Amino acid sequence: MTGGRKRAFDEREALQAAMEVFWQKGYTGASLAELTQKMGINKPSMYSAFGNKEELFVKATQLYIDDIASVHCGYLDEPGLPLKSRLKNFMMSALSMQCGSDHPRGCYIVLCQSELAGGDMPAEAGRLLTEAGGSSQKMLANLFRKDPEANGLGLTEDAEAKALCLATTLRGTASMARAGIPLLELKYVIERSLNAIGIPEDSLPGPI
Amino acid sequence: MTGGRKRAFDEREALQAAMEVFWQKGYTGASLAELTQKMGINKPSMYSAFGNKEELFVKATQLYIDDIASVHCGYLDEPGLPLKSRLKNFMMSALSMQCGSDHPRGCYIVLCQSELAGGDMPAEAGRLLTEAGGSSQKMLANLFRKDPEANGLGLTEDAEAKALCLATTLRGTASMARAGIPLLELKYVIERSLNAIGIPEDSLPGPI
DNA sequence: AATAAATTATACCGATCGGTACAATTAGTC
DNA sequence: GACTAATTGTACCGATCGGTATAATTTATT
Repeated sequence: MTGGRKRAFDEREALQAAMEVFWQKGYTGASLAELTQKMGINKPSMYSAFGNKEELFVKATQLYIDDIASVHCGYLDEPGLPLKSRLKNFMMSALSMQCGSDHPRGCYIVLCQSELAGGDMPAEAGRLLTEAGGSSQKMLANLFRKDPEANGLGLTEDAEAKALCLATTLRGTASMARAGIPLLELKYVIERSLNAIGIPEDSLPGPI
Repeated sequence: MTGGRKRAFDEREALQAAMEVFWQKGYTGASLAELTQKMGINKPSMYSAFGNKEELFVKATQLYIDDIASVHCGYLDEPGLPLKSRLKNFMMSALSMQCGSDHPRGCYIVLCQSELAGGDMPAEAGRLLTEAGGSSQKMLANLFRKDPEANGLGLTEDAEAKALCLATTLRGTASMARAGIPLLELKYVIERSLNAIGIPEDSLPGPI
């Protein structure tokens, strides 16, 4: 183990900065000049640490999935809460992120996956986006099929379709949030979309 | 009136081709090389006929609004049909376009407005997208406030919020359609979203 | 102190970006 | 046919794109 000059930047902080640039501009819209500037490093440092633009994007996307998006899914399995509360917490957690003020509005995955259809996205990045884009519906459908409370709420039949309803609502709110619609107005949309698949309104407390 | 060489291309056809490129790639993602190639003309012809890339985009966007999007709104005022049928026809008309196979999937406005938040969009193009992006909610809210049948369906109260529900659903289906979800699955989402604001299911015929 | 390995900063690469100058071509008017 | 006006094709402009070669700087080991 022979030495060498130490890295003057934190890899995770740099990746987080890159994630926010992609979140705001998308893949092709994010230039290396802006990326490296916001990351606080120069291009050779980026290339030695992350490979190239595509690999940087894949790692930034994975960071978004692991550190941001997966938090919402955690609410779905929170022990001790009725299913309808878990569902509302999940939806409101996602919505709160979409409307957050310390990062770009909307959803990273929704934004970048819409770019994917343009055809100018590298292959591996596209696969990751496609998989991530479908994961929330999959998780919800699995919950509707397996959760002990699901049958009582009528969610077991047409589980896939009802999961698609909620996933579609979240894509809609992501687009609306990006367009500037405030959280309070979108909260109403979330509540109605839960009603639409048979979840009644109630006044249960939620952590959001 | 002195003569000159005649234009060898049809301005409307060229603009329609440009619209489809923007529909697939967005504003910054659409290069002049691809635009002029799909339009069947070369760059000087484009610049003399349309001005520059931004003006071309504005005109293409206006063409989309006038020739594609406004068709759906026409269903809202179709005489002789009950309000709930008009609403369903409106929603299904939009969805059918989002899933159409002779043009890019999704919604031109939703795609390009998501680019707007990135900050690399010219000013006038941004204003047009913002206005167009909010028009469907405005039309629906106005309908819910004014239509004679609206009060009987309970749509007069919270008219703005319920209009936002439907507009958000259409943004969600636009994103899902672009990701490849088939029309049949999204039709279920539309029906549920209508239920969510108090429109009951029925078997009324619709032209879609 | 000398050496080797890693990171840094700068300057550059070919390709493509939006946009244009210029000359050849095609038309109507006289 | 001569003249003028408009469109066409080609070739080019400076700027920026993603990516890299090179050399200076910083560290650990000997």
